[in-house]
Amino acid sequence: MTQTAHASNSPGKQMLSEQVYAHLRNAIMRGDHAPADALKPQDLAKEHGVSLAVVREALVRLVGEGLADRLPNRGFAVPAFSDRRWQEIAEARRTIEPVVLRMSIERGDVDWEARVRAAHHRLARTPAYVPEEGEYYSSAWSEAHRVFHRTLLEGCGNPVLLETFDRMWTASELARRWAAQRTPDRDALGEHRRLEEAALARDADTAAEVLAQHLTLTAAALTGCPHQAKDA
Amino acid sequence: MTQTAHASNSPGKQMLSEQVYAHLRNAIMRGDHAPADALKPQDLAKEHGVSLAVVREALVRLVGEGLADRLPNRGFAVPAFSDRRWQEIAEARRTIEPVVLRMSIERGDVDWEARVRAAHHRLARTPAYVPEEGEYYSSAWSEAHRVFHRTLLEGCGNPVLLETFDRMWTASELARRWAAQRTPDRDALGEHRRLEEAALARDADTAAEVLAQHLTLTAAALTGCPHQAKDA
DNA sequence: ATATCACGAATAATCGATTATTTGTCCAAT
DNA sequence: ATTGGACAAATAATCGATTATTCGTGATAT
Repeated sequence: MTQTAHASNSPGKQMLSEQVYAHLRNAIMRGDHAPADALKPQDLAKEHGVSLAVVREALVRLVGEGLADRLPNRGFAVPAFSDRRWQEIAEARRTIEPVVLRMSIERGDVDWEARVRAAHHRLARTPAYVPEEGEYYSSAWSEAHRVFHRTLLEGCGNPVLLETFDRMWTASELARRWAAQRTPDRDALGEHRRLEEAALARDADTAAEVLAQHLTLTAAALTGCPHQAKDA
Repeated sequence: MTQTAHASNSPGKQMLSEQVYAHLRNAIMRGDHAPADALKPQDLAKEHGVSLAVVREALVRLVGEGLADRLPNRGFAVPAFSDRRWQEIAEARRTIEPVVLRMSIERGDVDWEARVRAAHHRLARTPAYVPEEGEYYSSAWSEAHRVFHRTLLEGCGNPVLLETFDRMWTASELARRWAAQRTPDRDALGEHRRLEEAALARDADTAAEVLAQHLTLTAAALTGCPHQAKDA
């Protein structure tokens, strides 16, 4: 089939490995594969109608991002997060994000303020659950949630710090996917609103405090859940 | 030549891609390739006596680590750090590392103290420059330097935070490789000693302050140097 | 009955060759 | 002289097949 895999749309001129990478990434984040499941290049190659090389490249990239494990000579697998691992990620976020938030609040300009408002508005108006998408957060809400948190930090103006946030967020969401049950007793709405208010009021102390609290609650909500694997 | 590339030693039973990856990584960090130089899979494959696939895998991993750039359909290249990029990395380190150091000082146990002492001893006794290795820091000193800084933070006990440190250190060293001239007017010895003392005295405030200062001086020493590329 | 080893299927890792894209060059047209 | 376009390398991306390793199975020896 060579290169002609873009049967339908017009701009579809991407590297195959990129497409497969994006697809696999979504699948893993969405939980299509169970933790510790093997990711067999052959099967994936067949599914996507591509050669081993492109699947392999996608998998190697995933490993670099922490979205797949590599067992030398034994292939690739979906990472099996332990409870400990999850706590470590949460702690790292609690350690770093409040500091970056302070920097963001100190430096953010009017454009940043506007984007924070916009992101919060979208988040507040997006339903966290929809019946069609199973028992988990809707993908629209998850994305709005990510964008809100990221936007809050973007005022810092430092891409390196934002990359760090991105990495930790990804790890966090992956762990959450296999841990989080609905926790209806959680006032996420209110927490986000207070976060927005403090940020826009340039109240760095309060904002950092609320964020730390927010992350602590998130961590607490996810301990001792099913699907947990033993530590490596 | 198939697999039989391990002609000499006994345990040498690693994936080819791993070997090539390690080799390439060292070469880039050592500055064997100039910034923005193309990393041509074909040439590299010939040099290492392997196929394109393994070189490609190594390059993809490097890209994930920020040690190579990828230009879609135009191959791989050594990253060309701009002055701005360097400043961003330095700022990120100043933002994060003091916080982690505080955590480390609060939590580190006796074993950690011992390892800090050992790491500092090794660093202090390793010559920063040797005539044989050109005008740059000796590789032994660079490694001792990394180990000292990392050991200082390892008391925090959080692998996620340490991974973050590792990433930033790598980026930092790569940028430094192309920026740093010898700065003989820099009292690195003294700074490291004060860092060790404050850490072992469990004086988190002083230690964090000294570290921030240390990183600020490092950043200042590297601005406006040659080899700089324009911003992307 | 249990442990050990040979064998074979499954799959990981690598290779050599093919297809696509970019890039440089030469020539014609303005 | 400069712009635009056809061609021809060079090289990136992908493929299909080959080699190597692991893992399960069953025969054999204790």
